Amino acid sequence: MSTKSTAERILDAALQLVSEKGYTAATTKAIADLAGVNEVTIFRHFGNKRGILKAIIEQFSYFPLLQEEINKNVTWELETDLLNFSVKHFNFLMSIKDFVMIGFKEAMQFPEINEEIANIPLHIKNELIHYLQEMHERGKIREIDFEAAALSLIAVNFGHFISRARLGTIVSDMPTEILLKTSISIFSRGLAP
Amino acid sequence: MSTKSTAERILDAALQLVSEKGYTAATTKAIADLAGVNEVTIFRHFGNKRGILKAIIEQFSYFPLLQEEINKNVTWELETDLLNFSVKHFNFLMSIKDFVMIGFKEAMQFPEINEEIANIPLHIKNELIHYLQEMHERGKIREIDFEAAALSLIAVNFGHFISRARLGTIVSDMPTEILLKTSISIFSRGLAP
DNA sequence: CTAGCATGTAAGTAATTACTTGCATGAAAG
DNA sequence: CTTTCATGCAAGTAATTACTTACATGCTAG
Repeated sequence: MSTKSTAERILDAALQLVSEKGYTAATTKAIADLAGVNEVTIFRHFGNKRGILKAIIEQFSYFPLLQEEINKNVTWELETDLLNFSVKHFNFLMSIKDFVMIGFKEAMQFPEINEEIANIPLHIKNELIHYLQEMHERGKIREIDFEAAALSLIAVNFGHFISRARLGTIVSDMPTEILLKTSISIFSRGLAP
Repeated sequence: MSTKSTAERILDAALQLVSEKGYTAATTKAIADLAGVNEVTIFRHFGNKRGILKAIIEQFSYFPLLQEEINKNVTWELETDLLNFSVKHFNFLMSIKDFVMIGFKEAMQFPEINEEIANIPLHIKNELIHYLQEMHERGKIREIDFEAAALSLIAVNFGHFISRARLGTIVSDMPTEILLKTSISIFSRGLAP
């Protein structure tokens, strides 16, 4: 027996199926079967099918951003800090992978998802800009467009994440750690004065 | 009147609708309406609904990769070449944006799409590795893991592409040119000896 | 023990969807 | 002019889907 509540099991099943097949193709019957509950139970809990997705979106909108986590452990040593951020960012994206995938598939039917997902890079961008500015003032990085630099770093991490999450090792079987490490090595050297 | 053939109009409509809503939610009736043809015409041309997607996939599998284009205009001046590549790569992705989006949504139902899409970074990676090796031999870049470096560059471009294609200017309204230029500035400086 | 609450079961309904068939029409080609 | 071919139109079908209603069952709290 699962220790999770009925509602949780339904949400888990829906998250999985919708992220795999998309909202329309994930039928309420299939969700009920995977959750191990009767189909009517879904409607008693969430009213209608959209209600399931709304609950999932709410669940993730309270998801703790990695924001605070990033600011911890700042050493003001460029490569160390950036690698630390990069690994955390990557792992964070992996932890909400299914939700990100739903975001890709259901942006039209559920615009709220897109907003929720867009918030992530937006917040991270601002944190990074702050960090880079401070580092510049400390004379540790050269004069550069901080926003563009922040966006670049986010883009690398996101690119690696998508590649791994969607294509696995087809493009490269290189361990993620080495990939991130090399990326950050290049990136931090590119920022150095 | 459109100058395109009936089959082409159907494929265009299907590409648009499936990339927006996903395969299941894009009904044959909606595709027919958008294409301005009768629903039966779809089945006469493509047999069944899957036939439409198969035709779309075939269409894109003959799509000229940007591979040859990249090798043109090589100046063996690092930043110039990488920026040139980056812009071409980005524009290429934008030109097949709808197809990429379908790839994200229908990987489960149509595994062929994923293979087709994975081929793109795979080919580009090999081209880039070659270029970086040659540049290393010419003493223009430092000793580094060339595969990881190539993957990093591809990841940045892909990240920027996804950000623009999916989120528009929500994350940043910075012009794409400046974004790419700064990214390449950092990246090429990070590779320099 | 009992009252309430969550869930299962059974049955059904209205709408939608992919797909078929038969026939009419109009344009192009021989 | 006539045949052929692509398409439109009308009607229908079997399956699926989201969702409802009514009733039975079992667990838990008072």
